[in-house]
Amino acid sequence: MKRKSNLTSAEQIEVFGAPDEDALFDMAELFKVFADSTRIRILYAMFETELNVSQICDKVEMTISAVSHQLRLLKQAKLVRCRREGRKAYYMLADDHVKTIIGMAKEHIEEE
Amino acid sequence: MKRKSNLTSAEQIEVFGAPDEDALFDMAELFKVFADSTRIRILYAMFETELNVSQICDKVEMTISAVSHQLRLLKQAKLVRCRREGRKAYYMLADDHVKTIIGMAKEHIEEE
DNA sequence: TGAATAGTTGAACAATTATTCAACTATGAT
DNA sequence: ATCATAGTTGAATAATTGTTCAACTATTCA
Repeated sequence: MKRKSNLTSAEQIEVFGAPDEDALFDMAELFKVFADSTRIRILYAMFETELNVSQICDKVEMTISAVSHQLRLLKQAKLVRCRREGRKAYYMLADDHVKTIIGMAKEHIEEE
Repeated sequence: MKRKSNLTSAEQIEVFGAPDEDALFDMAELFKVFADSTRIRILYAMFETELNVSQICDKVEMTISAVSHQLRLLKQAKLVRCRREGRKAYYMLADDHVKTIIGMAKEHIEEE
C-alpha cells in the first residue's frame, strides 16, 4: 500500500494551496471507497432511510458477508454510521457529503 | 473487469431515483480515476494553468511514461483536455467538475 | 536525410482489492 | 443451557491496477 508521507510537519510546506501528501493520500482513500459500483449501490439503498444489514442485502442482492465487509469500509471512511437495536445493526448515511459527492459524479457522467 | 449491465433499456427500470447499473458503473469508473493520489497531484498541477507533459513530470516528480499513462486515463474520463503545439502536448482541466469534486472530498476529510 | 526532442504505447511485474467460505461473537427466545 | 437469528471477521483466490522498461510515432532542426 502506498503510505502517507513521513515528512515532519515543518517539511510539509503548502505551496499555492496544493494539499500536502497526507491530505492527497486521504482524498484518494476516500475516492477509493466510492470507486466500486456495489458500494455506491449500498449507499443509495440508505438514501431514504436507515436499514439493517439483511435489508441492505435484499436491496443490493449480495451475501451478508460481502455487504458486511463493504459496510466496514464505509464506516471507516465515515460515510455511514451504525446503530444497534437488539441483534440488528441499522446503518445510515453519516452526513450529506455522500449525496453531494455522488451528485457531482452523476452530473459529470450525464454531461454527454 | 466488472462489466456494464447487458439488460435491454426496457429492463433497466429506475425505482426511487436510484440510477441503473450502467450509471452506477460509470460513476464508479469516474471515482476510480480520482482514487489515486498521484493522479490527484497531476490534476492539482493543472489547477492554475495548462502544462505540457514534461512540466507536469517536474511538478509531480514522476517519469514521463508514468505521467503519460495517467494522462490517458484522465483524458478518457474527460477530466482533462489536450492541445498540441509543435512537439509539445499541453494538458488542462476539462471543466470545473474536477475542482468541485476534489473540493467536496477535501471538505469531508477535513471534518475530523 | 539524420539526429534530437516530446510524448505514446504494450507487456510484465508487484501490489491492491472484492468476493467467497468457514468459523466466529452476540443477542433473544425456549 | 440450547438453539436460532443477525452480523462480523480472517484467510484464500481471482481480478484489477500503477509503475517500469523498451520500443515506438511525431515533430523540429541542421
